[in-house]
This record gives sequence, C-alpha cells and structure tokens, in this order.
Amino acid sequence: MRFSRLLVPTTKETPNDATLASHIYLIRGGFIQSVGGSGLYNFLPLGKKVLDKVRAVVKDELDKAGCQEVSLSFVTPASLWQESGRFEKYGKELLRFKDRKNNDFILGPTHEEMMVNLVRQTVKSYKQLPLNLYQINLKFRDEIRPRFGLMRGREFLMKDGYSFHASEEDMKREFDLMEETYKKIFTRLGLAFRVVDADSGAIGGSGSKEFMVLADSGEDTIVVCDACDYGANIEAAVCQEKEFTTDTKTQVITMKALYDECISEIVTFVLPESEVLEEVKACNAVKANDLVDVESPADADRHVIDNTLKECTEYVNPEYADISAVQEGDACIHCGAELRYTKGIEAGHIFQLGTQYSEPLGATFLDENGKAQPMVMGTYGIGVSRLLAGIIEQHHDEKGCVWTKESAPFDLHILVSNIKDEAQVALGEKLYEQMKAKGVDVLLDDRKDRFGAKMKDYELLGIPHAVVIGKKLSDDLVEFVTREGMVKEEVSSSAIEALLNERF
RNA sequence: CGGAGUGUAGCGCAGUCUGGUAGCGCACCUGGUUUGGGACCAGGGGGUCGAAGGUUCGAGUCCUUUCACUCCGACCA
Repeated sequence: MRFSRLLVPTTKETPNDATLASHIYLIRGGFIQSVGGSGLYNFLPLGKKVLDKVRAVVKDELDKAGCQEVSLSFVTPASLWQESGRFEKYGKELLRFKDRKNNDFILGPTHEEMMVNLVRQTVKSYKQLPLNLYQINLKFRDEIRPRFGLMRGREFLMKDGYSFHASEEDMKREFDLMEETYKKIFTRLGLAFRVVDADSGAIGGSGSKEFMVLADSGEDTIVVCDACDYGANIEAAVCQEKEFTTDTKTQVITMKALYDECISEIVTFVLPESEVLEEVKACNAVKANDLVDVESPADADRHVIDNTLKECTEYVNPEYADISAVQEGDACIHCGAELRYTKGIEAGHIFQLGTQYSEPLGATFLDENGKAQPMVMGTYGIGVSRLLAGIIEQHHDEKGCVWTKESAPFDLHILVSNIKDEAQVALGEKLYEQMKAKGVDVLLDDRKDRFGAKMKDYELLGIPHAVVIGKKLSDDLVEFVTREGMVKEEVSSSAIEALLNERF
C-alpha cells in the first residue's frame, strides 16, 4: 500500500476526552474515528486491518481447537429473551425496539438465547455432541457510561462461543481446553496476561475464569500470588482463613438488596472492623440483583455475618458468608504466600454454564437410553475490539503505538525521506515491489511531506519495522528501524535486501 | 440515576460577564520556495454559534424549555 493513497488521518492534537494511551493513539493514528461520542466508533482502514488480524488469530486458534464459526442474526426477536426470562431481567443495557409490525426486538448484547435456539432446532441426539460453536460479531450494550475509547464502547466486536455437552464432565473438559486455547491466543498477540477466578455476573453459571490483560489503566482489581499461579478478581478472591475472636471490633453496614419485580429487603452485613465489604460477594450472599445504599435507617430483614465471625451470636437468624474483600498481604489460599493487588483489563471470560439456559429454553437431546436430557453448556467470550486497546495499553511509548507482530497493520514500513530525490525513490520502489512480491504486507511512505512529518507518523502508527531511505543514501547507507525502542541500524543499500529477505 | 461541567468550521479553542458585521490555531484548496525530526510566504474555501420558543430595533451573548456529550460513582467482553 502507498501511504499517499491510504486514508489515515493522523493528528498532532489529542482529542479532549481521551486519557488512556490506547484511546489517544488509536484516534491520533487514524485507526478509529469517534461517531458523535457515546461509545460508537468507525474503524478506518488501518484500524480495520488490525481488527482483522486480531480476529484471524482468534479464529485460527479456535478452529484448531475444533470450534466451528457461525454468524447469528444481530437483531434478535425479543420472544427468545422472554423465554429465557432475561428480557425483563437484563436491564437498560439491553437495547429494545419495535419493528413496523410492532413486534419487540433487541440488539444482541450476548447470544446465549440465539445459539441455544440454533442448537435445539438442529441437535437431537447425544451422537451429535459435543459441539462448540462461536461467532465473531458485533454486540451492543447500552452502557450507562461508555468511556476509554475501544475499552468500553457500546458497540463492540466480541467473540462469543458456546459449547454443548451430554455430561458435566465433558463440559469441564471443554472448559479446560478453552482455557488453554485462550492462553495461546493471548500469547500469540504478545500480551502479558493472567487467568483469574471470577464472579459470574449477569451471564450466570459457576466456575468462571477471566483473562486479564495486565495494565495499570485496567478497570478491574485482581488479587495475585507471586509464589504460585493463584489469581482472582477481587470480586471472587479468597484467602486463608483469618482468626478473629469475640473481642474483635466489628462494623455493621446496612444496605438495600434489590430483587426481581421491585422486591427489596434491608440487609445488614457484619464484618471485622479491619476488613472491607466486597459488594459483589455480599450481593451473591443474599442472591440479590443489586445492592444500594439505604437513604434512611430501617430495621434489617436479614443479618449476614462474615465467615470470620462465626463466634458472633448477637443476631437472631444469622447467616454466614464470605463477604469481605481479600486485602494485600493476606495469605494465598493455595500456598500461603502474601497476596498483592494489580490492575487488569478483562479481555476474556469463560463460564461453566451447566443447564441454566438449556433447561428454560428446552434444549434437550436423547441419551443412549432414549431419554431426553438438557444439554450441559459452557460459554466463552473474548472482547476482540477491547483487545486492540489492551495491546496498545501494554505496547506503546511516548511517541505512539508499538504493535506486536501478529497485530500490526503492516509488516514493514518503507519511508522515502525526500520524494524529489530520484535515487531514494528508486530504491524505495524497488524494495517495495520486492517485498510485495514475497507476500509481505508493506507500506511505502511516498508522500511529498518532509522527513520529520513522515517519521512522526511512522512512530505514531507503530509498525514493527521500517526501512528509512534518506540523505545518507549518497554514502550508500539506509536505516533499518525496529519500532520497539526505536533501534536504528545503518546498513548499505545492498545489505538491506539481504536483511529484509532474512527477516521476512 | 446521583454529583460536576461542556455544546461556536473536520479537530482543539476564544468570544457570552457588559447584546451591535463570527474569530484564532491545526487540518483543507491554489501558487511558489523548502526536504533528516510535525517547514515558510502569499492567496483562498468552509458556520443555520446543539435545538425550540421568548425579550429586543438588533441575540453566539439575556430569559425559558429541551436535547446531546464529557468527567467522578454502581454495570460489563
């Protein structure tokens, strides 16, 4: 591709709402364009190329693991969601609308219902199981507050996979296979990540794990052990039991628990004064949809006491649960070493769903005895567009993007310094044609601009390697540049061909 | 939804207090010079000032209503 023909609107100025490196550089580098704010983005040619490359890695590894790609209708009849009970339950993030015949529809925020519907219509026998189907398609979640560019858009590209099994054991086998497959994907993309235990949230199910791209800008706090591989989202983290006595000072936190159909109750949570209430755990302990602060003091309907206070008996009908957050320095549940906090970007999440969707939606198969059984399911997601942001969060410097090999928009960038210098142009064109012939995806900067402007754009775009053909060509020298660290090697014009042939 | 703020050219902003011909930087177009670190000179195009209503001889500016977006909390790949 010739730079002069490529639509890459790079800018010097940072958009005023961008604070994260990934947001700033993806906009400034002309990869994406905001659509009237509000978490919607257009992918320009370069952004689309990166997205496709990331997507290709995801697809390649999944296909190798035996998964099959499908594409489900993005507009979904509400009736399916009414069947599963999520039409009412999902909340305002679900975009609902009507068609001309006044039928209800939604834009899919996740596709359990759709995939179960597909499978229940086509799979009838245990002989057809197991099955792992996925798609890499748009999702829409009407987020309360979209922000951080691609990190939390309302419309985003997600890989969502669903597996169907005749038994719990087989589903667990697939779950482990997906964990390994996801590790391969994240590794190929050049990401530093950690697999952590997680809360299952709105999707439901048990035994879920999150794939956290490690970055200080991450929105999730994760608890990790440096001595072993234990890691967990703070929402689900556990540690070795701490000793408290009846003398322990306690704190009482009163909250309102919200349930379906506008039902609520007042709950008091009691935990040692030294501990911190973990709201997700607390919410799970009372099986509520949400916990909110109470405006005025009220008598509690229930009392939930932290497990560490089993001795405490001053309440009637106490319920015990783990409701305190693991703190830094607590002992690892596996090895006893000190735990610490770090920040992560949730880029993947895998769930053991069981029969949570197959039962209400009637997805059954006939077993060896001809008896109908609900399919046992797993579900597996990767935020593909979020991965782009994750890659840049981990791979950038003060000058711009530093794409990893498998995510880069081009393999090689050839920069001709002065387009009026015939010798420079001739060498640039020659190398460009040679590399293209080899199947290398190469970008030739053939623009009329000055050297500085072209170099700034190279640094901003962050293609892994560049050949800079400049005024030293009169001494038969060109530069081979490695974007990471901006390492420059001077080589002769004949040696550059050998070098490129060796590298690509 | 709670709190704070902003809407003026593609982007970033000034002008609003104190009403009087719509401005600056970047980007864009034309011509020329320049070509190793985001060049320079000259000329040029681009706006229903978020929307609606009101006050006024006159509204970007004052009043009312409304919409959108951004930032801080709960949700999520």
